[in-house]
Amino acid sequence: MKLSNYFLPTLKETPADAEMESHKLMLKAGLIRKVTAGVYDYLPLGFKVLKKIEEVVREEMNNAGAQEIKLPIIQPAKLWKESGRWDDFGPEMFKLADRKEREFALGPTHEEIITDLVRNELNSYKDLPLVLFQINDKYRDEIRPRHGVMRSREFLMKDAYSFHSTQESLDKTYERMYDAYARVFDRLGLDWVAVEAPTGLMGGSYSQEFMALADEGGEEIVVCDDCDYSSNIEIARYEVSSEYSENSPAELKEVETPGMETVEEVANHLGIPSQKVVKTFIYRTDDGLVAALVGGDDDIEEMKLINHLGTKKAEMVSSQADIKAITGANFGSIGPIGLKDDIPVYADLDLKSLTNFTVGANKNGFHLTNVNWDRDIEDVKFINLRKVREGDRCPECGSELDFHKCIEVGQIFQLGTKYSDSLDGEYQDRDGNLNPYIMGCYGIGISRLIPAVIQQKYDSKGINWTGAVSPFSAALIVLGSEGEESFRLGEALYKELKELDYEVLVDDREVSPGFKFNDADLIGAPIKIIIGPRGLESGVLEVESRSGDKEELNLENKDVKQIAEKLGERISALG
RNA sequence: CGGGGAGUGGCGCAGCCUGGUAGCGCACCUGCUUUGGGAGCAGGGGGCCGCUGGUUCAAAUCCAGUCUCCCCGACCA
Repeated sequence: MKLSNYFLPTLKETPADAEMESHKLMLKAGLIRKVTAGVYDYLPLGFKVLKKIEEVVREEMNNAGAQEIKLPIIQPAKLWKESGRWDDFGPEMFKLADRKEREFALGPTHEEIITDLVRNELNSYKDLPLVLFQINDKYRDEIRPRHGVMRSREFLMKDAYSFHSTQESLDKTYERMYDAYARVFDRLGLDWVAVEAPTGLMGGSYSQEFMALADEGGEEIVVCDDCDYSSNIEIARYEVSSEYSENSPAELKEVETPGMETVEEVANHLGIPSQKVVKTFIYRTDDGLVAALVGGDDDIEEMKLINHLGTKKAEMVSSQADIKAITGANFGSIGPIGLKDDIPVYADLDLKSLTNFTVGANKNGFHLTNVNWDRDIEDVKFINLRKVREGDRCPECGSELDFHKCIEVGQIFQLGTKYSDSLDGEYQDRDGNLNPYIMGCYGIGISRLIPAVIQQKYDSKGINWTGAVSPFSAALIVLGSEGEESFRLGEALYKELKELDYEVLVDDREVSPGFKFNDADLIGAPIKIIIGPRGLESGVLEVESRSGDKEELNLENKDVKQIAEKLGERISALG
């Protein structure tokens, strides 16, 4: 491609509304432009990268035995109402109506549509298993789009769905998909890990996320040093502690804690470790109120509460008036003992071994101390409830857990029969009985992979493409002016390299040399081949890698074809 | 939805407090010179100062409302 007529509007100044480095670079390097919040134009360079990633994903999906299809973006509300997700997705879905006021959604994902397709066509166990995939735009009315295409409202995703008659068959496909994902992310040159993940709105029994490590990423994971345990922090398990257990229960006492609202104040007042002041939170769920208890130094991980309850929502009761009405006290003094209305009590696993601890008395200005399970509080369910924190140990092997920030680039799910049940997706087995398909689904955020890749490898000069992502294998920087020997050679080499299947960008613009060098670095060209009058005088071309390694290529006694071949070798070696 | 910030040529910003003919840098156009890490000189084009209303002789500037965008949080395959 010749830069003189390539639409590549690079920016010298950083756009004011970008925060994350990958977002700034995508704007500066002319990959994308914003249309409105969460909606972007892909310019030629950005679109080229997108297609590169798409192609890697497509190849690996095909290799894994998945068949490509294309499903509609406009989807009838009927199917979403059948599955129950018309309401579950709620305001996250872009909804629209046709002229007859029939309701539709712009697909945020495609489980409903594909289950509908398959239920009409696959009736026998002989047709299973089947794996279908598509690469298509998805629409979600994100509550807050951010960081460019990292979290946008229109985005490109590869989604695959598998249908099975047995769990073993699902396990096998799930594993094959895992392997395919591993190859995709390796080929893209990502530094990634797979972790146990919450299933969220997709539902299902087991799920893993593929995370690209990045300090500015919005997700957090824990990874064990020694064994292969790793998890999204929202569902992470931990080795349960018994640090604060004592043998003999002491006498339950009500103590005055006037005006004290924080754990710290109460702990100091009573002269006890803050972890022994147990915090109580009241949550409003689909099935009514629950109390949730964690140690004084801990925080609740709401995702864990939601998972354990099997509820769709759990909202902390956060208004003083409501909490007073429920417990009879203000926030600083609420506790699990003597709650009205048979509010079920869930406590974090770490608390189980706790003895002689302190809780709010549900009476302003008072706490109960020397509280013990069973004797003072009955029917408590102990669950993994608290946030994992620095210093926590692996639930599998006891080694220390590492914490990492990262970007979610893919997720795979064992869905089970959630959608086949609600949408009546059934096949007939060998005995003639009808059974729901056992399903899996597998997503890769294609558009999000662009910032993910950039985020891992950029430097002060710009983007630094890795692996199979680079839109061009080299920048051919032609110095001097039109009509000179350097331009003639540049043109000829460009043609030869194209013959040899190298995608080269020729900078034949009428701008100063510095401009060309900086743009080549900004857009992340893996190597620069510099053809200038100065080099030609001494019979050489300069070849410089993105990292700054330079070498010279002697032109003596070589024709254009031979030079191009030599350059090709350098491109293959350095790129 | 809660908290914070911002809307002034394509981009980055100043001007607003203290009302009086809209400015700077980059980019763009023309010409000449220049050509190895974002060139120089000269000339030029482009803005309903987000929108609506109000105050005033006069509003980018003051007041009210509204819309949009960004950041933090809630939320999120």
